[in-house]
Amino acid sequence: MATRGRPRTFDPDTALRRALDLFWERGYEGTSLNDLAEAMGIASASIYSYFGSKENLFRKVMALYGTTSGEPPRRALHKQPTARTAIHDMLRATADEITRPDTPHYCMLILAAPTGAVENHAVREFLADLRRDMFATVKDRLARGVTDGDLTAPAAGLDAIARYYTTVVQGLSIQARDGADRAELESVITCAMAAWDTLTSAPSHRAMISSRSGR
Amino acid sequence: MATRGRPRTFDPDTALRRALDLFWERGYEGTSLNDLAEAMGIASASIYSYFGSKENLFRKVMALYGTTSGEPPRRALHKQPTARTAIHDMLRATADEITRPDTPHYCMLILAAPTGAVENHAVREFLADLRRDMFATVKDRLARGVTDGDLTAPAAGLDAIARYYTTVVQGLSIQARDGADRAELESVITCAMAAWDTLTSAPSHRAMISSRSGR
DNA sequence: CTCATTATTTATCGAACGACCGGAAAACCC
DNA sequence: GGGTTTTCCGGTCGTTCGATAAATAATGAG
Repeated sequence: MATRGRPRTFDPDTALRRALDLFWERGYEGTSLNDLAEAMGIASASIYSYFGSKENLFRKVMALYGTTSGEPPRRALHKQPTARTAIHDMLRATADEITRPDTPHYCMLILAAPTGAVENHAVREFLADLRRDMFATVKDRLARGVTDGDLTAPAAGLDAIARYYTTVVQGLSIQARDGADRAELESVITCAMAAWDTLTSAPSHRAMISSRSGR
Repeated sequence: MATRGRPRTFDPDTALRRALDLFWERGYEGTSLNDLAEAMGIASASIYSYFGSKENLFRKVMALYGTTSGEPPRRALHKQPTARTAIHDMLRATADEITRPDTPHYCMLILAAPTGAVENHAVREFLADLRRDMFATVKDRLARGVTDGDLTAPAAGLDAIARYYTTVVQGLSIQARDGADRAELESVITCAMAAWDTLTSAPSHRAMISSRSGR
């Protein structure tokens, strides 16, 4: 290995975890380097020497977030046997994650940087890309349901259904942020799943794209 | 009237409108006083003398926002004759508003300040209160449908249904922010409305609040 | 031990932040 | 006119922003 030079005194993993907690609570722009340095237990200069920049630190934080808090919903999505139970369990896993007593009550991916100063456009697009991936993952799971035979929805409607449940996931974050508890989120999920049979059985979704005169 | 003293050289309404545009694009914390002063065409001291503070300016901006962009969805909600058409049209009016070519593609009420620095907690709660009002307005409209006779859902389920459609509204903002166009939002709305019959006809929503073991 | 290498701390950078003066400018009153 | 009131602009307050340079400390290599 040959670790020459002065050894690091801080543990990168725990430092990253502390940075995650702070970014999660305050968002990207709401978290300052001084805040981060204090929480991580190192000087801000050490953050730059190891993580490169504030933006780069945030990207690594999001990677950690994806493998921790993002894992239960993702696992539900491809461990459940049918498309229906996969979506349903994914929603419930999401609700579980955003109502944990020890973390902020919302999804960091969704609320850490939806808007902000012009100079942080790259960060916002980075998160937007991850959210679009989320939509694609949901859609892929629905497509798998079709090939598995447990879903009979027309291929043309998969896009709409995937976007619909992605929208619900994202809306749940606002609800939890504003104080909705786990039971209230569950009631939303129940309502959202009430559309499933109509969406997947009836082939009447040819008219999904309705032309609508401007108001 | 007796307007003593030096008359104002700027029009408060247009200045407020300019502030609205900037806050809308960059969010609360992402907009600086220098940015605002430049866009409003007045010095930052004039902002303080007339609007009080950055936070107070933002509150007045949100009031303007509510009476402009917030009006179409609100009007749809209580102009439509039935609860169903009211909800449906409210969703479409929302989609119209957040895909207008001349404004940012999201609802300012939802995304201007979901997270941020600790010192701006009051602003976030101010917006959260407005969002909770939004939920209450939807719920009231459903209750009106019950008294009008066009809605047969049990009173216990009104909370869940109102929260569900509020969640969809809020999710739509993220979708539009991430690039979904008007037609894609319409497909989400169609999916969301597909749950209506199931939610309002079947009285099986006694089990809406399901006890769920932690995972 | 000596020296090269790496990590960390301290100090600081220029710029921007929100906030707030002091005074000039422009209207009203009498 | 003079005196008063109000608005506006320029400037600047102390602080904090993200980022960096220099100096110190701690290790392995030779």
